[in-house]
Amino acid sequence: MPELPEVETIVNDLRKKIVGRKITGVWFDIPKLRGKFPEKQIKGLKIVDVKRRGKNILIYLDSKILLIHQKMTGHLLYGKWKITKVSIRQSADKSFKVVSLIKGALEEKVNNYIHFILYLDNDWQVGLSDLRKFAKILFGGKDEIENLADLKNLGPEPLDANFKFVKFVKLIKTQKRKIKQVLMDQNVIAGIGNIYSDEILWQAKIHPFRKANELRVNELKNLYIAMKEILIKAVKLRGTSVSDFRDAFGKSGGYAKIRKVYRRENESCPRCGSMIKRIKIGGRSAHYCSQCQKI
DNA sequence: AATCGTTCCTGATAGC
DNA sequence: TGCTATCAGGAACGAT
Repeated sequence: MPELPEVETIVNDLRKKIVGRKITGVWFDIPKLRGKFPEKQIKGLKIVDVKRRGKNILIYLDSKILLIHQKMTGHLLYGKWKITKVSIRQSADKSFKVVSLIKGALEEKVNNYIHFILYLDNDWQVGLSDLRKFAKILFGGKDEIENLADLKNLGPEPLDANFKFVKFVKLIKTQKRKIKQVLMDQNVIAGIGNIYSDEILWQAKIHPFRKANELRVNELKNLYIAMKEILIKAVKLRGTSVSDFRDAFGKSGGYAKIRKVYRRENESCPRCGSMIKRIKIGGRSAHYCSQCQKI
């Protein structure tokens, strides 16, 4: 599941490849998106920049913006695909497709999960692969997109140099929920999800169930430092590929190898040797060391 | 107002 | 072996 480091990796890779390119066409097969990508408006637009905000990818096109949130299994890729088969189910607008990768830097030969393609003027494409179809893609005017709640309500960027400890404390201290949930709340701090919240809490030695407003100052300090350190390290390692994250060229990230607790249930804690546990918080799983992270 | 549960989707896995 | 049931999970939305 792409979080800040994964999205940062994709955005940086993609920027180098597509800025300055013109869009020559658009294709998608998700029925609920019908009418959302008027080719007349998109065709001919020039890609000006690619940015990240939280877990959102923003592709700036002249005065328009394409916003992509990859959610769980979305991969935004730079490659070349050829649509080899498209069949229509009888339920009118429920289309079914098979897309084949024909060439490119990707390892896969066939990708059956491409649901959206931007065609570029250099014969390459930007494709969104998404097994579970949770990903969100929006196209609209610059002002319109920038004013959406998706972006406007987001909390500060954790790696922003202006996001100082004092501000961090202010945000966390006003929350009565469990710290794990607070860290994952995009409107408190943007970009942290299940993987990095677990890793951050482990490094800071804080139990995921602790109430945010009850954390002591030294704990908050540890949490703040862990947040910055872990995210910076993960960006350097090009993200975590525990299940299926891939960068813009289909390659895995390196953070999974050095992760301490996420999806390491029943393994031993790298710090104290105790067994790593897994608990549920509102449908999400949290991984932690019961010895290092006391309630 | 804050918090909880449900929904979206499909491959992997557990259980019989 | 082969089938079915359950699970994973970001964020919007509805319900309490």
